[in-house]
Amino acid sequence: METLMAAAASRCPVLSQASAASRETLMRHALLRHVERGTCIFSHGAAAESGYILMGGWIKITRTQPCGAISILTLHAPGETFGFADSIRRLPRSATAEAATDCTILSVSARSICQTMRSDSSFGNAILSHSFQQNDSLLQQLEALKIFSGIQRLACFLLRHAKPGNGRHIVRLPFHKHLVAHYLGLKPESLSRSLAKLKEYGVRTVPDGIEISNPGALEALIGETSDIRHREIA
Amino acid sequence: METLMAAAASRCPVLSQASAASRETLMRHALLRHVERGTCIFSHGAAAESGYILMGGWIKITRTQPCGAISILTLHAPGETFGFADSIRRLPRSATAEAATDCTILSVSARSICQTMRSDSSFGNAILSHSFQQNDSLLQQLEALKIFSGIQRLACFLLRHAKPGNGRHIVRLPFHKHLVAHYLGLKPESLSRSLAKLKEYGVRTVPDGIEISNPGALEALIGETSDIRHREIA
DNA sequence: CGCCCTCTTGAACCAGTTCAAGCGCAGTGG
DNA sequence: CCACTGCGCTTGAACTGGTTCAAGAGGGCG
Repeated sequence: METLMAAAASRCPVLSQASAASRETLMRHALLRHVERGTCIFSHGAAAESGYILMGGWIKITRTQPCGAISILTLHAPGETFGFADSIRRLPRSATAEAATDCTILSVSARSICQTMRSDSSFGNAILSHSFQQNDSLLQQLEALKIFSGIQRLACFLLRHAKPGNGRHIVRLPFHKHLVAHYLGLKPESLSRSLAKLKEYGVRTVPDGIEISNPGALEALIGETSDIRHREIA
Repeated sequence: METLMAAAASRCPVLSQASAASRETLMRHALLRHVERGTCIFSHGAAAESGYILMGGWIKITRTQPCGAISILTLHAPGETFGFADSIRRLPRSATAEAATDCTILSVSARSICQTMRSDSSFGNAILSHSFQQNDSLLQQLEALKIFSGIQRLACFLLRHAKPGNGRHIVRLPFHKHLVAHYLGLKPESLSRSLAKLKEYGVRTVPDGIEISNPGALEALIGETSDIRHREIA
């Protein structure tokens, strides 16, 4: 158990920047949990009592409109953290977190986070730089939504998640395509069609995921934007 | 001049949370500038040497793809800050900042920001909470892009920027509609058409901006999302 | 006045949605 | 063992929101 915690600490970019002493403090009040797919970790509007570190699996962060429409804001991979901002500010949850796959998560109490931030300035810096990074990835998503078409966004997504595996690049999708579609701002049907179109670019659906035989082609696809008209805007 | 600086400090949510002493330090190396519309404050890839506090006017933050397509990531109103993240991290600029109108800006050297962060923990907290807020607004933008139509996004934008002026709500648009369109992820023509459609909802273009006679109607428009199908997703 | 620039309008077009049907597969129960 | 059912995914056809390209209206300015 203790070793697992240590492993957590070294994997997580936030924790790894904290001093050994503060890691110790944080871990004393941390809780390791396994949850299965679909489990709600916290929900929009609830009181924020913990920050979470994702050890395994994928988490989706969503928000639901009064009318019932759901938007998927972010997806988190192992090693990433989520739910820190709310708990540090002690505000109600600004969104809902749900396990997109079976997950292993480490929850750290808000109180110990705040305490550690006060006592260990390097931990504070880690939190800040983490927030900046989150910001960057949101900006990237925004950019993609504003100027790329659905197919281009899909190509981006595939390239970003591709792991080079013996020669070819493979994207493992441990969760439903539903989820990917919504994350990309598409309907499932459109995603399916987009994937079909990407066959010409060397993208094939294989048993254990999606295979990319020619990453260069995808990059070229992203590069060519139809919207050349607005090179210059006031 | 000094009084103007003081005014700056009290207006800006980041500075106002800093101690008097750190404000003093920051202001000693601050520089007040007036720039006219179209001036580039900093550009993507350049070294980040300052954070900026916007005293008057509007700033747009953009990013340009290799192919020449430009996306407008954020718009900043008076009182807001921009360019802090890059300068604190000492990374190259992650985007370009340009004056969308004539602007008055206060630039604070990266060095004095970092110095102050080290000496005054409440300033560090202010920066952190600022980053969190930025995060929130990006999430809101993302959400809007993923589930709202262009007209709904426009309605959101109008409501958010409406100032109640003697009975009726008025949105002052000091900059080109071009800019608003791109910010909303639309083409100028589409924005124009959307505005035309919003006439039925009590939105009129008046000499000094856009008038909203019935905010409730706009809220209702945002509330009704066609995409009810996906109330429940895995 | 004529020129430039912003914004609007119109008509054809395209990406993505909607609704509906069909496929393949796992789980269930006869 | 095979039919039955439910679910995720794909495919097809009609439709819609937004884009594209082109033309025109209005306003400020030399």
